[in-house]
Amino acid sequence: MDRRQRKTRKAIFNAFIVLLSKKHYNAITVGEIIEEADIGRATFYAHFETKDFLLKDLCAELFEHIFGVEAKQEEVKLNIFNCDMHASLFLHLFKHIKQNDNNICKLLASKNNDLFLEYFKNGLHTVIVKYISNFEAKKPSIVPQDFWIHHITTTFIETLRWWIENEMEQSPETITEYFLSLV
Amino acid sequence: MDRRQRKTRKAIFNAFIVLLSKKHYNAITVGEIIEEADIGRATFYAHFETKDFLLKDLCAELFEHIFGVEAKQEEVKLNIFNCDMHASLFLHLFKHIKQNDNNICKLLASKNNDLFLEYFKNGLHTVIVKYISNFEAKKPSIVPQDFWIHHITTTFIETLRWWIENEMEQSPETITEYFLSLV
DNA sequence: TTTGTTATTGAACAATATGTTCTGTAATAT
DNA sequence: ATATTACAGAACATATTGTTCAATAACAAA
Repeated sequence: MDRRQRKTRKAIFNAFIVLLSKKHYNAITVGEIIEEADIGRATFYAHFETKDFLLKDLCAELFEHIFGVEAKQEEVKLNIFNCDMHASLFLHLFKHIKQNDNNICKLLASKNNDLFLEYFKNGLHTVIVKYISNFEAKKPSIVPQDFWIHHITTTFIETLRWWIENEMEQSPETITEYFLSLV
Repeated sequence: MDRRQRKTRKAIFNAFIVLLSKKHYNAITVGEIIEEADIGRATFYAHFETKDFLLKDLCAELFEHIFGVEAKQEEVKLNIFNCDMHASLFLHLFKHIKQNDNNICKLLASKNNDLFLEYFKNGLHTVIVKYISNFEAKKPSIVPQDFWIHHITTTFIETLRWWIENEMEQSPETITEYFLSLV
């Protein structure tokens, strides 16, 4: 990819995240993104069809970073935590999110972010399906499998939300304990 | 309130719900609401400052109907279900929502509805706080009280969402069983 | 360095949406 | 019956969207 394209794309993503941490997704205009990113109007539309596609692409990058990379690191970590593998996965996710190197928190805390939440749930869902066997034992016998997976996924996200609302006072280890005690 | 005002208000609410079941909240314009409700432009703005306030007022009415009335009926129902009071509360909510007399389902299933979700959570939260003592026994000892309440609230909502996504195939009794087995 | 390609700029543009203001008319309450 | 209030509908200024185009700058490869 052309260096200019990379620069522009990055500038737009950064501007978008800055604005998302200030105001609702709905309230953000393309004009504001352009001004914040300091690029031309036509340039924005050369990169993204609409604001929704911008969010979609931003999520794709973030989640590839989180879930893609995590999945690989997980393979390695298995050697260390092989006694309690699924615990280490979630602990790792919580730690990764706490260090906030890619603005997940801002997006999770922002309003009108359910498009983002949808993408986040999809990524998480894939990971959880991979490790569902570790949760079989705890599943109440009467509930269907997909209901149980849905529950684990949303409980993780809502745990995360609660954590962020509480300014992440608790350690990732504590939050992981909380989360695992629920499912 | 003037009869004309009531009529207009109702027409706007109905039009809004019809549109919400067809397309995303973000994609709905005031112009469309006006056309669907068959009222004048100035009339809309005499009633609602913005689209967001319209949603807010709509939610207030719906939840007053659900949680307000439910809370009172609950007092009565206690006589019938007094052996398992909290179970009857949630069963009652699921039943009420299934009969869909006030379009909660359309709103829960619609996209870009997190403003609605926020109001729904608030209403539900209040009800659950009232009955939290019934869940104390099941609370894992390590988690804080407000975390536990947050979890019950969101689990209810996500159970509801899963149910709606599955076209509500299960009976309210079954869903209540599922829900209670989680918390 | 030179050359052909490609991204960016900035302005201009039509189309659409928002929210306000106004006047005449009709419904309402007492 | 009368004074009050809500409504219709048009006109309006303003803001946002998404497109187009010609000029310019940055790029990759020779």
